[in-house]
Amino acid sequence: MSVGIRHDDLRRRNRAMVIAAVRRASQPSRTEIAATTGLSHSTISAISSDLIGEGILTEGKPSETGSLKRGRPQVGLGLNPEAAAVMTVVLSLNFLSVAVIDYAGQVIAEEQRRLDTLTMARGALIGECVAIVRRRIEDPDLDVRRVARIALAIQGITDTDARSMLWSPITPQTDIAFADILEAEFGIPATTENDCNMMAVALRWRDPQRYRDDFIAILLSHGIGMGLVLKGELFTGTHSSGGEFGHMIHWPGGALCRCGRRGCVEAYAGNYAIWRNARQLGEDTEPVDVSDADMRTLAASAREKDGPEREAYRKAGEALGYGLGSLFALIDPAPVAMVGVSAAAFDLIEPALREAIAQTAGGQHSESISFDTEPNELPLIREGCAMRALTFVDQEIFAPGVQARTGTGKNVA
Amino acid sequence: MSVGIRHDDLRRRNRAMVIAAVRRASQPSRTEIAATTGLSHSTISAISSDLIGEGILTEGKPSETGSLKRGRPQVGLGLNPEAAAVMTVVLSLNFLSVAVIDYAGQVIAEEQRRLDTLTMARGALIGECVAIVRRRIEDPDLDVRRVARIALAIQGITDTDARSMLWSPITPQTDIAFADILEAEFGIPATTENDCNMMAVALRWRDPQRYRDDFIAILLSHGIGMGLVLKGELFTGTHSSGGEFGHMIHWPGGALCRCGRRGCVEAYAGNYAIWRNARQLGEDTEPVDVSDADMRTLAASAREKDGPEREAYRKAGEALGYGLGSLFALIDPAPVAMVGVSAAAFDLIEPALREAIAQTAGGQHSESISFDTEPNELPLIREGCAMRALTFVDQEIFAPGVQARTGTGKNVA
DNA sequence: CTCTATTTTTTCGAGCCCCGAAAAAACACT
DNA sequence: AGTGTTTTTTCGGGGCTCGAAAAAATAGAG
Repeated sequence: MSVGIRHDDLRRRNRAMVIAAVRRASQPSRTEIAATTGLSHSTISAISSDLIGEGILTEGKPSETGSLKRGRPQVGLGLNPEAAAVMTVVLSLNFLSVAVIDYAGQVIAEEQRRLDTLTMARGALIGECVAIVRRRIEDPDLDVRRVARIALAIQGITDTDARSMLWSPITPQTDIAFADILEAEFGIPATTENDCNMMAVALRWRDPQRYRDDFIAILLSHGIGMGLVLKGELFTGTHSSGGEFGHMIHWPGGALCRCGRRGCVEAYAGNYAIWRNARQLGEDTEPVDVSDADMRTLAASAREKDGPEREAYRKAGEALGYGLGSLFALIDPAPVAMVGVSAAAFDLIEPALREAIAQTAGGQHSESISFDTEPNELPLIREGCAMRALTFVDQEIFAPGVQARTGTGKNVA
Repeated sequence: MSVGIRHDDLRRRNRAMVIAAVRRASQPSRTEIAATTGLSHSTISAISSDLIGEGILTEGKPSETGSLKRGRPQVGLGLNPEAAAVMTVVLSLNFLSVAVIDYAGQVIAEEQRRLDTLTMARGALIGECVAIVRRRIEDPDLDVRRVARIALAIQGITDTDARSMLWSPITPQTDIAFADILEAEFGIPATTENDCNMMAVALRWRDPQRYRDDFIAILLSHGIGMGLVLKGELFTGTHSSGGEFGHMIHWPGGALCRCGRRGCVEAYAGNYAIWRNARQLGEDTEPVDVSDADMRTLAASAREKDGPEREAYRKAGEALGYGLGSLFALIDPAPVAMVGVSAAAFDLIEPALREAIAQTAGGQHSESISFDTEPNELPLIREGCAMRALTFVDQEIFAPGVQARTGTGKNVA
């Protein structure tokens, strides 16, 4: 049950709040922080003085604030890049990428690697991940001061606690406890995150105007994934990362999905589904990998003339539209970001999608539902991981609670 | 943005916590409260002494605790029934029911009334609600000390803030701001809640063992409704009460739904849908009201022999199964309570439901998904309303914050 | 029947934390 | 150089929770 508030918690929470305010804004003054947090000037003064003393925050140069106002100029507070560092590991189909990021959010090192994830043995896959992390951590050229957190994102299903990958389309392996493995190997706290959830987290940091409290990020790629933020918090399932939009049922008993079942949204809107429809291979055709280049060619020919290619995108739009309609029945409409290679073909998808959504309960105000597209998912995923890891450091390392955490830590995106 | 914690908030929150602990447990001692809240004995002592002084809590008779242990006997704390009262108003098809409930949760007065909600004019409908509330409040026989809160539940869609009914199947009227109307009329804070959400709230109080952090309450009645609790909080949409499970799309372009669209789950599993399928009237037949008695007869004949009646329940099960499968894809499986008249026919529904759910992503562990049935929704709805109103009094009246509430008050079920 | 062990509850002083008001600091403008 | 303005720090006051010790209330032992 939820637990009472101890006296020490107070300072802890307010410290975390100040750090969060500094991370959100760029170089806010103490006065601005007081305004956004609602705390008094004296409190902010005390806390920020502590944080500066501990090397977590730094005072900006007074000149930087080009304010030509009268009075004592504000002095902006910033995150001390040297306070800590975090690592992101993004594992996607045939591709592994890591980055080291300083406390202020700047990438200070990275490394990428192709590998054949679909055929690799379990040990090899884990070994590659561990090895690439080790290379970055032990790199003597770089003063990787204190890597305080590792966030690994993977396409597929992870558990609610962000410890393990449960299932993934990029490998036949299941139940890999990446977080535990990395923690055991390096002694650094780690998490295993769902890629689409990280996309959502990143969108929220990139454009808090549009992606605020409620929005949806949908990955249109080989598979269909979703990251969902509701009421300002990342939505996860009761046991897993959840939000498996691609495996909502569009047509009972319909087309064959990569997951082995039938009629999933993905079986109409995933790359392989669009491909086999465009090539008129039949809905039972075994899913195959299609390269991004091939998808772009497909989109081009669909744009050129009417035919099976265009029809394939229409079907994808229909499936996505009915799926979104069902989703909207549950959560009400919200802004949508379409990410991934097929987001670049959204012009081909949108008409049928809107037509379908208009047939559903959520589509009452179909016009007001707005879509945004972003063809490149990888940078988003890495950015999300980075912010996730950094906010962990903000909260758990630099504002440590005396009290053992009983409640499920809020999924603040 | 989330706001800092003021010093005064501390006491407020801990007061609320103590009250909540007393409401949850039955006659807990100060020591027990200290244990569950994690606060020190001194703090609990101070707070409970305040609360007793203010007439919010009462000390139980020492004899009541039949403890034969050595040492000073614990003295149980209880809610003072006279501290306040709340009112519940449940508005369903052709039926209006109110109850007055004391602070300890006991019903102390009630009144019910049949009316023809489908044909009533807007003013008449509102007038009936106001009038029945006034009769209870002004009843001289009853010392309705201080009605501190009114909770009105209605079948249909309400807004996130629980102020207005946006749309309801029980009346052609839309956008009735019941909360504002009742507040203006009686000067008592009021809310407008979705009926299925209140069912979920009630289940959580009734059986916290089974209905704990994640579960689903589905109303199988004329329409199909859902109340959803995720991570211990009532799930609502971004703008409305959300969770319109009945209007997820089961079959694109399929059977005609009461909402005017096609293929909704409700168009296969609502009473009217089961009825028209059993009578082989065709899926485009205009939805008609079916009495509970008729539904029971229908279920009986479906049990008796195979035929269109049984097939109608099979179809209902299939639609519910695929719908739940899509829902589980998003939130992962969770315990389900089936409520309402067709829950009494769940034996006819379950086989097809399980078969369908096994075809979906959420159905991987179909056997482990457990269903419970409760044919009577009204008591549940009222109970939920009562608890909702009472916890409001607990938190907002008896533990008032100095601070203006900025955050959206958590939907603790 | 008294005394002791035990458990619950209250009391009291200490230590934090936040707040408001006033003072200090750091400029722009005259 | 002086004045007005805005930001930041300092200081005292009031509250809150906590731990330790005291007080209260009982069962069992002798």
